[in-house]
Amino acid sequence: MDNELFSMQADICKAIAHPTRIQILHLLRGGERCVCEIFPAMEMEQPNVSRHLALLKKAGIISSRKEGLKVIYRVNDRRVFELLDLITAMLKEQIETRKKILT
Amino acid sequence: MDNELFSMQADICKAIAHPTRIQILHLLRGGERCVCEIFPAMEMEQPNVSRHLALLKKAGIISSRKEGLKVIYRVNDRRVFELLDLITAMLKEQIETRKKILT
DNA sequence: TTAATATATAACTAAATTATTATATAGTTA
DNA sequence: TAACTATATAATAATTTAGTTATATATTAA
Repeated sequence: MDNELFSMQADICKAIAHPTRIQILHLLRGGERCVCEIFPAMEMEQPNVSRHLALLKKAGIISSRKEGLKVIYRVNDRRVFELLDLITAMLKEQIETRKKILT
Repeated sequence: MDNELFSMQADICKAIAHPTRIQILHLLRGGERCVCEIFPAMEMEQPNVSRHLALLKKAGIISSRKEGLKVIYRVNDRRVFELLDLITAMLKEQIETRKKILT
């Protein structure tokens, strides 16, 4: 049944659908990053960032490995960046459309 | 500031992130559709579907026009389908990865 | 103008998501 | 082993989202 697909697609989308998590992905775009680099870069409480990281991980979008005390996260599939770029392109198109309406 | 971009990206993503709304987009993939075609195709209450349509419209993902009593919806930017296809590709990759782990 | 039809909105309840604070765990160093 | 550091988890409260039922609006037809 397609319904199961829609549900799985929604789960991926939901996992991404938060400004904090999108910012995390943005930080991981340049390669893997330690939690100790991630949360100071975004002016958020550490437990809050940890929870968002756990959520992205549960959705299979990122993975982690330990290195001593540190935990290092990375994106599993770089297509997630294509996805974010597509959204940006859609947003730009929306602006263009509104511009035209106002002429 | 990038934060505003992350927020806007999240808003688009959130609007898509629901099985019902993904199913609606799926139905609109073949072209515009009347509400009277949409909600019977998905075995849902009409007011519920209307609310999801309104949400997608508010996010700028779909638009509508009236034709007599009927209201016909269409997707504004077909890139939303590329986006859904990307998510499907990511899901397939996830399955492949798990497969390999189990060998 | 009244009745009928298609769709949208309101009001309400239930469920899910988020941020915060406190605390727990795992690994390291003294 | 004790103290320390980095990260994760738990508990809670606040907010948001979703589904349902009832009702409102807009358009057409009688």
